[in-house]
Amino acid sequence: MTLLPAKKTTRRIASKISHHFTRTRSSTRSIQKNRHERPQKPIIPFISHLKQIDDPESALRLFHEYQRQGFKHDYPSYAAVVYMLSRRRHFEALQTFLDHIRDNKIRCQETIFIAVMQHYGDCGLSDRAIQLFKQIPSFNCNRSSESFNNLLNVLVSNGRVSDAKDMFSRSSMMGIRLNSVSYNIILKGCVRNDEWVEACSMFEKMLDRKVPPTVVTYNTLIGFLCKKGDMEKAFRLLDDMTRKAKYPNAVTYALLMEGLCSIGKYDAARKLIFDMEYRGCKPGQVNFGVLITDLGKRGKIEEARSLLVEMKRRKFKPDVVTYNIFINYLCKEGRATDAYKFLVEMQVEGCQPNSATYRMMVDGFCRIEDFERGLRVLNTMLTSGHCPRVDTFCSLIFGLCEMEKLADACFVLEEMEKRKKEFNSEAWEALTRHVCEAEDTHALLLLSELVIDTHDD
DNA sequence: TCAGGCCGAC
Repeated sequence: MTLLPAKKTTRRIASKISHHFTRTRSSTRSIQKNRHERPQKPIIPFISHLKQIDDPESALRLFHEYQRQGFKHDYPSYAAVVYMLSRRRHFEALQTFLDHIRDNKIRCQETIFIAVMQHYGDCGLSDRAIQLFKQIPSFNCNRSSESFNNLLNVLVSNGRVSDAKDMFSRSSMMGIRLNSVSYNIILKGCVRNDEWVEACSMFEKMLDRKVPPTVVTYNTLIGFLCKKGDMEKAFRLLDDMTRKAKYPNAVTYALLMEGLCSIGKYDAARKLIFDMEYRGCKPGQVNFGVLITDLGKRGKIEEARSLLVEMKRRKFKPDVVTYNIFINYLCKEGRATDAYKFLVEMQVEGCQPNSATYRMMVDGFCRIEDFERGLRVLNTMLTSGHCPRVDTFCSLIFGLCEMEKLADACFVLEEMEKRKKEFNSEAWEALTRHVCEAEDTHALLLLSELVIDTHDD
């Protein structure tokens, strides 16, 4: 089952490559014929070709195939493959490819290492990020505070605050100059660990060392105080920053509004929208988002809805997150049909749903056992390039089986298999039981193939 | 690159 499509892909790649080479040869002839004409900007066939491929194995095959055909890969080619492998989280293949880059002495830019380090961090592989950071110079590339700060951020995001502080204190030995962002990340680590006193001393150090605090610095501190409900201190910091001409932005106000909502002062939070405008700070989506979230939490969807109307009236175009708040609360209340109206509305208004929108919507339909509509949303989700979670896949399969919609259940299974998602035992059981009961030959065949595939893995 | 309203993983 997995072999056949792979062969097809290879054939498609081969025919595209030969097509490309005939095109390149004819364009070379035309350049030679008209020497006085300015040569056209070279097309980047490999990269545009790579974009049409989703699986990393085929991407690597394509890379080497081009090379075999005499195509000389340059840095953008290498970078595109690195981005793809790290985005797809094929870290073993990525490591091999990076070794290949180093061995071939391809000069790299710092940005690709930053991207890879972030992906490592997102997958909890902070040690790999450290290792890569150490290796950057061996790629003939200079390390700046940008990659250093990214490493700090990976460590803090993975809960390794003390390692980040350690790294921070050894920055000069690595030839790195600390900047506001470095301090902000360490501040974030302190407040995450509830170390308020240390955060304050770090802030003092910043001032002593003439590293200027930014609005982000203040927001980190204000955010902490607001989460603790210490609104008095939070507003004092707001005054402090204004005095120092570090003007609060929409995020600053959003943090304060969130704090007020958390202590039950919704009206005061709402009033801040007017205050900020009065002080010359334009409210953003985030500010309305905070209010709508609070209303949603308290089940006041209708009031939230009128806030949305007010937003539109005041020419604030709601974004995807704003709509997602509605969809989230409606789905949780078992009102997936109403939530779906928001999905339609947002698209009518020219706002594209994201993965969160689809996830909530599919789960919402599954919750009210409307698996057919769930499947329809899943289809749209897949065609727009988003992927549901395993649990969502499973509850859809389970539900479709219960409804005796075996063909649909098989479709979902195949989509899962394509994305290398593994099903849970509940879905397995439901599927097996229904296939046996229905004596569906196609489903039985598919099932046995899937069992074989799973065992092969 | 760092702060921030939605999912949800970690």
